[in-house]
Amino acid sequence: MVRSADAGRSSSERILDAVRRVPAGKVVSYGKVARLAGLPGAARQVGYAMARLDGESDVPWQRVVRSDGSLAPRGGGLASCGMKEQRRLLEGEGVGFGADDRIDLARYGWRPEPPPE
DNA sequence: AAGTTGACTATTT
DNA sequence: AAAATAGCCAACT
Repeated sequence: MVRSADAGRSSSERILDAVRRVPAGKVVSYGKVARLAGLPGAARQVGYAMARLDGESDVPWQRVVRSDGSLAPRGGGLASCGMKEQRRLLEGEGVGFGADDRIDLARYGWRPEPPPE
């Protein structure tokens, strides 16, 4: 029988797949990714999936930011470790940061289906 | 096997 | 406005 393309895939893999859909120059919040992955409300799971990502993965984890447009400080000691890199990469894709180190979601927030104006 | 942790978000105080 | 609380689900110990 036909099964959805995600059948058999773990939720985490669906999350990664959703992040892969994010175009460069745009950012998406964890909750949004969770929703796209089919796990509404599981924003934490999205972050967890990113945390265990490998540098070899083709997943643009940097395009995933917090709901308020700020970057996510990796909870542990070497916090800013990946965070600074994240900002640099986003700026390299054309994403601008505000004076509060925040991204303007109204401008760079990616929409799965951007409605024509 | 059971309990704790965690790159989150939205609600309430 | 900022801080605390609850809800989420998988991985880790």
